[in-house]
Amino acid sequence: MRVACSQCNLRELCLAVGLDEGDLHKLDDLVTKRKLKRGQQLYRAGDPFEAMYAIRTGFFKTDILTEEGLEQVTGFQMAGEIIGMDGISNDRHVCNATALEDSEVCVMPYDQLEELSRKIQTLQQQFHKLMSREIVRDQSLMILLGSMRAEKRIAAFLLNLSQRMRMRGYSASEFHLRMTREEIGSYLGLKLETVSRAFSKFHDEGLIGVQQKYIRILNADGLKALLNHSTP
Amino acid sequence: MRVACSQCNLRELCLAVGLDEGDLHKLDDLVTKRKLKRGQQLYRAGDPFEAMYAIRTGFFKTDILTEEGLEQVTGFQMAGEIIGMDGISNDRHVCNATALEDSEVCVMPYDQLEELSRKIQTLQQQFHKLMSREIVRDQSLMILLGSMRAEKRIAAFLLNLSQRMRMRGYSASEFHLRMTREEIGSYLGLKLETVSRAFSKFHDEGLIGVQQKYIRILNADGLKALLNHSTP
DNA sequence: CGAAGGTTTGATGGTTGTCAAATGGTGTGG
DNA sequence: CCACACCATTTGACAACCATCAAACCTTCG
Repeated sequence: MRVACSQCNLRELCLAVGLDEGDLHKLDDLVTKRKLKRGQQLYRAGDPFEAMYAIRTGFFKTDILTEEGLEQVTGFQMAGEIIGMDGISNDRHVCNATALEDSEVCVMPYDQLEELSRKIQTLQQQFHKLMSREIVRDQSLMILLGSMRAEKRIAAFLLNLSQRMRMRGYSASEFHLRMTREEIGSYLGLKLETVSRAFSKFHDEGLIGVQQKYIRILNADGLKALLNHSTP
Repeated sequence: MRVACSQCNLRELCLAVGLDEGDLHKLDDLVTKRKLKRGQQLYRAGDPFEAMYAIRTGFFKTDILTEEGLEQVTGFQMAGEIIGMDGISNDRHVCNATALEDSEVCVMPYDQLEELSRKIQTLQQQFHKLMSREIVRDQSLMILLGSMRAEKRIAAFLLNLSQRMRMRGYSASEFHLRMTREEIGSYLGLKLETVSRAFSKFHDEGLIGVQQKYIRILNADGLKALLNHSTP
């Protein structure tokens, strides 16, 4: 299955940023598509690292099994985002990637990508920026986990999702959560009950509307205000 | 000031892994040295990103100022480790890097490094592995912050330091902490008092010896056992 | 030698985890 | 197409853990 980066409406979020026509076609040549049903895994921890994946449609989570056998979610990814970079360091993936809804990804074989990025400077730069962005993203999450209280974490989580929806042209004020309360909690270092309670509290305060997984942001400024509040 | 990667005893930890003689000299040509006194900053958040730095001697911390003006430590780095990769994504550094003791770094101008890594495949691969390792490292910290209790975090912190000391040929069982209790706490998402209490408790239990910043690991297996214990 | 900063230790309270039970949704197989 | 089972979510009561506030001690450095 072939797919054309040159035709893709997500190329501004993806590795293809800034490439000219000719280079786009070279990138096209190494990309194939793959479809996943909800619940299917794109790769598992321990799998040999062969490719990176650009999400075309759908929604993913990445997670790690801790020593004690507990699952910890390390990220939620949506269309236009790249996953799999964790595998480069040891030639094996360290986390699992699971589709949270029916999804489609572009498969980019890593050795070919490396080769092409030696030839195309713009691609090389974009690749490095993507990896660096992942580092910065992880560090923001560290700050969130290390210094924020439960409600702040959840407010930050909702605002982050909202902003990423907007960047993709979806509504920033209402959307379906693709993950469970437990997965949110795992991501934010909280228990599912705490997540549920915070949702209920925000609901009572008129900040958001909650109907199961359907969320409406009713007062974005109110949520942002929670972030600026000091520690209490 | 010139420095020879080909002569450096840390090259197996650094970007120079796997390079042959000729390539090592090309890397030499773009590297310069810089010395820092304790407390001096290598770069600050917001500074334009110009270079990555390999630590030759000394000890660093990286930190970020949160919205509320609180400092959050994102990492401690020692000889052989590379810092500055956070700056690639936006051409500006997002964190501060501060020497915690008198230190010396190799300055690697980024544009030259990028250029050279297009020519030397081994260098390119090593560079990517380093960035990926940083991503994986951040994710381990996320797990630690998201799912471990205070004592576990601190046990994990001590064991991690110990192991990195061993890898560098220093004693793994006794060393000086270069950072304060407050900095440890900030890194681990705890308050300094909690760090101090955990040290005291480990001390009372005969797991470690503590004299201010001088730490001895007396019972490494005992510390490791704390990590395997479930949530209690 | 004095001051400043780092560390230890104690007492107390707040936030979040734990356990438990009830409710609501979803999907499958009869 | 409905009934049932199963999973996700909500809510409450309680306990554990860690943060906070406070005071004393220790080290280091000017």
